[in-house]
Amino acid sequence: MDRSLRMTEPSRNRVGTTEKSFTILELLQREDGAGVTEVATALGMSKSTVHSHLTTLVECGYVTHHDTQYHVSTKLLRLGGRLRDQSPLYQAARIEMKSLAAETDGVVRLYLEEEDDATMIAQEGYSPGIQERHLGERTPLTESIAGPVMLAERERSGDEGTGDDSTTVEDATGDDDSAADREALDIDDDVRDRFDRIRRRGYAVETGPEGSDRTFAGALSRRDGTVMGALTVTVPGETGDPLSAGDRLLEAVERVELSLTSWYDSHATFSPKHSWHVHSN
Amino acid sequence: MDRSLRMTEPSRNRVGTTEKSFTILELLQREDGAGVTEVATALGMSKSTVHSHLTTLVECGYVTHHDTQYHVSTKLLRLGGRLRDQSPLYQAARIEMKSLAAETDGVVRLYLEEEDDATMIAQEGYSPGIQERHLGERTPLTESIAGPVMLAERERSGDEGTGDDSTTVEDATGDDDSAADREALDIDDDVRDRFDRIRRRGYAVETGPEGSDRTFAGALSRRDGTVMGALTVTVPGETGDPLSAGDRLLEAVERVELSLTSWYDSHATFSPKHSWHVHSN
DNA sequence: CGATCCGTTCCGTATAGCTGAACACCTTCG
DNA sequence: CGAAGGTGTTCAGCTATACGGAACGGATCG
Repeated sequence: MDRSLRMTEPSRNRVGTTEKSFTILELLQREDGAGVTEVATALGMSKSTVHSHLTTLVECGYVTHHDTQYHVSTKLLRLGGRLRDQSPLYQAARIEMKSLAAETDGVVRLYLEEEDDATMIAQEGYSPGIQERHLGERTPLTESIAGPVMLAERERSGDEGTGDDSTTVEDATGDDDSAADREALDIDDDVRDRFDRIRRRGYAVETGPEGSDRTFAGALSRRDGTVMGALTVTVPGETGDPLSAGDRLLEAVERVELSLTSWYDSHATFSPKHSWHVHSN
Repeated sequence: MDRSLRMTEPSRNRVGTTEKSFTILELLQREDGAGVTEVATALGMSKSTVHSHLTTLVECGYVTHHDTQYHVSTKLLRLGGRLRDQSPLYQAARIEMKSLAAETDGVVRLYLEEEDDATMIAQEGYSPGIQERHLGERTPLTESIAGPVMLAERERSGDEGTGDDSTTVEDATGDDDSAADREALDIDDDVRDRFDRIRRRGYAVETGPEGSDRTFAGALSRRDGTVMGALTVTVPGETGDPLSAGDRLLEAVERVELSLTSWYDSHATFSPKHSWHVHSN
């Protein structure tokens, strides 16, 4: 309509070469390995260019070069793993994740909140029937139970939250509580009711298709109210009574939050450099 | 000494820009976040250059930009996670990892063999006292029990293995079986004896410092003898009798290998494109 | 033995990344 | 209050450098 759209972002950003390398890397990831010409034709680049980028990536250790195929190496996993292991949220949660998974015999997952998205950064336990979730998978806060729990918890301590989430409730219309196509006004009330329920109970429940499994989710927040992430436990079908799983989750959440705040109290003396994702203001 | 050394590798490789970007990324990873000038002074680059690279990395989603600090994002974890989840070794092992961890109440780890290194790609269970291992951590095959197990298994099916490992036994002198400072000749015999023991028993045992914990390791290989990785279970101090953990590991190894070969039988019909790390010859 | 694939190398060229200086902004300190 | 020093950001020019096309080895297939 108006001329506010500039196609392909004229990109006064710089460094298109790096962007190109990452595009190649992501293609290798998607295609699960590829050859030079395959990449060149797929991305519309010349073979020599692709070759240069690939050899560079190999020398940097991010790509392996067996025979005629290039694959992404495990270096990405290592970097991402170190990032995860350093995060205080993971440090505080892993013991509880283990015991929670053992006692409920379910799948426990840890989500990290970043910029209106929830990222799964750790998983403990495994059951073939449970819905698959990939490590590092990033979903909007309005989807898949772990997000709404964080949104509901955000509202509790005022609306300032991160600062730009004055429309948190309205944004959450995308939840799939089998009520995807109601009228907008009803949805707002419905979502608000749901959030109230979550806040009152401390956790949220989501039943899988045909009651195959149940997922309990609780938000992990610091003492000052800032939401850091969420803890989730999914129990298959008719294992034990589901209520105890919810109570057990609450215990775990409290213990993780306790460990988290104590971590911050000990490490925040002279906050080292960036106080770990705490958007200070 | 001789002129075979060319300083800094004149690099007829190409694409130094990409190399620069990755250097910045790795610095951000190590320093756990940094600012523009911090990176510039650390790497000896101008501020504007660093700024360009950082904005590009942010736009690509690999770096987040809060306040004045740049951090690596979870995108690396996502890419690495997908790489892991796609690997048949992980697919075949995760069920057994879960049950093995539950039954032994120990920490189960899965290692992937790649180019004379062992990379830890998955972990199930957690215990605070157990030796830390980071996701994606890459150690030489001569270290830390998981490697030697694979080396011993390699020898079984002839020496051709990957092709360039004619010195596998001699390279394994770095094992820490509390005999780090013996004479070279003895070590060779010692290592050979150790390999024989491993092959006879099917798994290897490593006792932690002061008997704090025990680690059992077994190699995972295909039916044709090619070693794919290793499975490891670490049990704390005096939990149960250690022998049953070893036996339980053997069961798990067999089941994983079974699942692995069946996977290859079903997917290798018209080998899709690269037959997944099987160095075909 | 051509015919086709593949990956790799080479080189000229113009593009695009690098630099240093100037800018805006914020604390802090004199 | 206004220098002083610390950020991150922008701009314009120069030159290094990434790009592309063509030519080169090496397989594999008919």
